[in-house]
Amino acid sequence: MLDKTFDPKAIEEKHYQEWEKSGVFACDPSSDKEPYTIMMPPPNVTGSLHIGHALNHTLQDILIRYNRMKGKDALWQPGTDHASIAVHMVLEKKLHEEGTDRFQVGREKFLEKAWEWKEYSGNTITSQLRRLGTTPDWEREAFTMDEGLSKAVLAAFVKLYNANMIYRAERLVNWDPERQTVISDLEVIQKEQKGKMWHIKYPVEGETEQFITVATTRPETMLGDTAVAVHPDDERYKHMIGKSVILPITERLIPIIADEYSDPEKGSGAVKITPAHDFNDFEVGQRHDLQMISIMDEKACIVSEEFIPEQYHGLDRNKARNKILEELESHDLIEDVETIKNTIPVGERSGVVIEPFMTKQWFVDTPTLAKPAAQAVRDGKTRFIPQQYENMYFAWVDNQLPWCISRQLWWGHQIPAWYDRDGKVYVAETEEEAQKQAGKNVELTRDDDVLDTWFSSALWPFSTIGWPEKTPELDRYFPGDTLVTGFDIITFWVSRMMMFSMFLMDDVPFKDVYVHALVRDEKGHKMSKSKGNVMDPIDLIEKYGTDAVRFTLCAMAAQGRDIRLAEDRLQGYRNFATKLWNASRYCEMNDALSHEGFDPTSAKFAPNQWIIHEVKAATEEIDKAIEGYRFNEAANAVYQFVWGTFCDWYLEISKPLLAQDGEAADEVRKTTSWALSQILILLNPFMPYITEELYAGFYKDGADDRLITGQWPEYGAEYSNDAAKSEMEWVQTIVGEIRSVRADMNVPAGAKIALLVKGASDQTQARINAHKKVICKMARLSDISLTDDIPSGAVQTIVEEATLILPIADIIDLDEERKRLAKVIGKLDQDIQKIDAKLGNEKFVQNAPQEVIDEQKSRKADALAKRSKLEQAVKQLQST
RNA sequence: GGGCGGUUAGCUCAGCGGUAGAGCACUUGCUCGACACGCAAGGGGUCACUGGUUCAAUCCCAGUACCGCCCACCA
Repeated sequence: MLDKTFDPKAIEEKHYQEWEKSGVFACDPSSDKEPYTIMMPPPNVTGSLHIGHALNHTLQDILIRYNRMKGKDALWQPGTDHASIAVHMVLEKKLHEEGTDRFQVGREKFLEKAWEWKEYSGNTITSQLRRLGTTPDWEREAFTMDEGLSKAVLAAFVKLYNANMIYRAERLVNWDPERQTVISDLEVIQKEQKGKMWHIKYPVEGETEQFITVATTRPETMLGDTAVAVHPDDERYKHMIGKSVILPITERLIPIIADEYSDPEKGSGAVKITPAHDFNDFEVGQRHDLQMISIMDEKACIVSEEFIPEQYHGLDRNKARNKILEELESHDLIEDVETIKNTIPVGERSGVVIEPFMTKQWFVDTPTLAKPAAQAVRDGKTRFIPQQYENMYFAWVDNQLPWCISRQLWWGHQIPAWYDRDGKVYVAETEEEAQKQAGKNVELTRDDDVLDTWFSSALWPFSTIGWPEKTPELDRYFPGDTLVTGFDIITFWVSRMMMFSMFLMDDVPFKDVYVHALVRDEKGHKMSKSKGNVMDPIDLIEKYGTDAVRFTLCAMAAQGRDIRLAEDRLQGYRNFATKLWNASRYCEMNDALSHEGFDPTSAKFAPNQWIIHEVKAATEEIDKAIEGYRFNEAANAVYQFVWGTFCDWYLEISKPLLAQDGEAADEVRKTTSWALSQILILLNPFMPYITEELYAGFYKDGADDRLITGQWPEYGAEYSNDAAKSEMEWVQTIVGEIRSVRADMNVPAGAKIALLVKGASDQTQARINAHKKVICKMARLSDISLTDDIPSGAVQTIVEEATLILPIADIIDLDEERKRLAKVIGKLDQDIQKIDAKLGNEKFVQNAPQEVIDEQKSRKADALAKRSKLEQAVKQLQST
């Protein structure tokens, strides 16, 4: 006998271990089943499961379990990402605490520590994923720095390089002076802050007391100014174009040039140009062939070069700024200081202010690679669900700038490029190969840099299944079916997988990209540690059980809208699990757990035919919802069916039927058992633990018989029964009507009263006979009989053609009954009026489809009939 | 500045051309032998605003307001 409440903790671990041990998560490359593939977005090794992961993986697991049960050979490829810069952050912080840094420790030692850290923290997230009940093919778990995946990175790099899709160039890049590495455009976020704008006077050469004023938020960069630009049409400055100014402090002469970049509306209309320290200025510099002067080193300190006054040498950028301002002030060269709101570029992870910096770096020619990637989506080879996210994708891929992929870090894939003494570069997968290219006696040194983490992630859909080797897995599981991801990495990851896949595989990496919502807190705020509003999925699992957490996330995953997660939803779905548990308990107590040899399509009794029909209908609804990635609809459909249909009606109907013996009761037992078993199957992808536990307890037939390897049902037309459906819906209406009247009239809940029915059709009479027991039990009636007379002081209500009469004048307040009837009639009148307004409208009658008109007419007729009966009831009440 | 979403019951959210839905919360009544994490019956909404299209608009179109996000720019 089951306990009264369901205790998730008691069963979760047991089932998970059993599943995993038995190997049911594994794909089978040799099978002849249709493959179904999902590539898991690899979480960072340093990460721990947050609520967004929980959502992401729950949805993937539902898809995988569903398709596995549908008989497909499911591959859910798991793994983790080495998260180059994130790991650096962790380790560097540690080293800092130990009073050292990575440069003192050295590359080799640092990497040792990185691997240690990876071993230590790497399986935190995968063990947390196990708690979520996810079923990826753990045997195939990959890591982006595995041998195989590293090979793929080398192969991809060389292929791209040989096709000129990777090149090395000196460019202005985003530099993180604390991490001392370049980062990509995407890793830079713009942070708004209060800042100052200084208006600085630059003396014009050859003129006394003539100045041109430039406005800047970064005065320290003036050490590297190589021009002042004004707009060619700006009357204020036209006469100065071609002249020079004497750059204060360094005393260099720099030209005043005309360039449309200069906006007369902004600042003073004249802008200082520092090509080596500003992206826009860089462009201007290119146009005018200006000199580029780097004034900072990799730590963002002023370089010790001759052209810079000695007192600035080695100063960090902030100190340099202050000193420069002081010096300008002392020469009375600051015209004005404004307080403004501006944005500064900050490293996404490090939080450090990013410095535009001239260095030689490796780039991927993403503007070229993006074209086929964009086209593939335009051609519908890959579709985004919901479709609106294609806009975000296009906005990104259609406006690509070259992707800087080299990082001055150590943890990651070292770039497979070697240099000889003259700096000539040799790119190859191995040092031997590079040496071969260079010639025997040439001394080579390898590029120190590693690749951006996203480079290896971009290969994930094929590197994890063997590429560049031609493996059976690659052949079978590529391209994948569905990618499930959050919109925040469409740019970082999805677009890059598309680009690399189109180039290296000549095909899209997946057919569907399902983009799920962001999980926010109750108030709609993004969850973050600093706000302290994070909900830890593991805590929630502890509190409500995995099944409830999964079901909640699924039920709230409506397309295109953020999820605001409120805890009472979790409670509600925890209750749902308990409900299922107790329904099973009821089946157990009533010996309704076996349906061997039972053929649902040959059920004879209407309640059974009806619930069988409903099982089919619910299954189809769930199918349709999952296939369309409408997870919330799937969850609601199964919830509504289990609670609202099976528990609230079918099981209640079964009670009086099971109280008797014989053929009917026997069929009810078998149908109940069958329906419960189907429910467990339908619910399994959503709530794997409780369903597996119940199934194992009730239906298990041999060691291999589990839901996880069970068959998703498909029911033929013979499972449908519209006649039984309308018959049972009539029963529900009758019961509902009587219950409602009883409650309205304050009939004591325990009182059993008689029901008289007047004007019943043959069909109604037959239905009453067939379901008398059920109706009596559920509506708490002592008996139902037919009548032609209405006793005085009776309560009346109308169901279809029949009048239901409750002769209870002695226990109710007749005034109340009059009020009740008046209210019902009033509502009917309103309806009739509305319908009349429509039918009286000539245009409506002319233009509306006939079926709509007929519907209105029949509704009016029904309402009129009902009203006349109720008016009689009122009359009768008045005569008493 | 460009773009994309959202605005529906007290709360969290579905729905989407033909009489407004769910869960939670609320009210009332129930220990009806599965379940009080429950059962039953209720109350509660000019579907943000303004126009337009239509016989008919919560739903389609245009605009307004507020909220959120993405991208770009900021001397």
